[in-house]
Amino acid sequence: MPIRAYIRAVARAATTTDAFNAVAEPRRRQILDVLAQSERSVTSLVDHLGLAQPQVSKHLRVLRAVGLVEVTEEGRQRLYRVNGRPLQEIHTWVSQYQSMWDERLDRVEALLNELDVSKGRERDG
Amino acid sequence: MPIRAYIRAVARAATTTDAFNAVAEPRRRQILDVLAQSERSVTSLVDHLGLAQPQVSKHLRVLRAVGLVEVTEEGRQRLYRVNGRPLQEIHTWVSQYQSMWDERLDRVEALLNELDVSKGRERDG
DNA sequence: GCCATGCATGCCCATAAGAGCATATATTCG
DNA sequence: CGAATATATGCTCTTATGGGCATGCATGGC
Repeated sequence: MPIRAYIRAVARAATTTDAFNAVAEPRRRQILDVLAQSERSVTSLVDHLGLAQPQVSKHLRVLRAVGLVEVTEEGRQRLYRVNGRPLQEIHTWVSQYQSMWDERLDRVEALLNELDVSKGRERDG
Repeated sequence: MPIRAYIRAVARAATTTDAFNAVAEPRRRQILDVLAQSERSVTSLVDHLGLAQPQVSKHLRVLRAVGLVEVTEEGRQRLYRVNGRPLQEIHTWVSQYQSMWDERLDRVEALLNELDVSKGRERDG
């Protein structure tokens, strides 16, 4: 009996796996950008984005799954707002490569060190 | 005749669409992390990562497609190296949300403004 | 109670994924 | 030339995606 039977074939990771996968979809980034300005109801998002309501709800579901948005029930509306924290993982990872395109980084970093503004920074390899 | 016939059904965007999609896959981030330390051949990557060679080649293909790695043919080897530039788009987008988790940002920003370091005075040197 | 409004779900479709495995295409060596 | 090494491709299989569209389920107004 091949163990294969138990192995769940994994295609691409689910969009709900983490922030990386969730924000790979441009519409979801767009939704976050809109919500970043102000809390909004689904309908308000629909009007603002010109997408179909079900699509918006589905995208919001994904964003909720990874913690990028939070909801408040307000009567029959649901007010969505952004929680940027899950993006920190992305930021941390990407920042490691920042020196590859931003030459000013070195100067800024030197400055930060000098002024001791960046307390918990670890530059480990 | 419905125009639908021409519409290409788009499921999830291709991994080769942009950096966002390309790095959503953890193995590809891993590959970039390894290559960030030093240029490497495919076989070297395979040994280092413990992945199957075809998989590695395929991931590299995706990374190449979005410009995140570059290749040099060296005999029968191909030496891959990272090009971080395509990550800038991600960094820019994510950074907009940075204040949502990093309180120190305000201080740093104020500092930069005050010292006028972020002006890029010597950028075109 | 009844209907409208606001959202969430369900279903269908076409597509592309990533892993495993086999194989094709160089290139170097004897 | 033939064998071995280094990579890239091809194929199968299973699965999740995102859009379109219909519908389910609350909540609020009258």
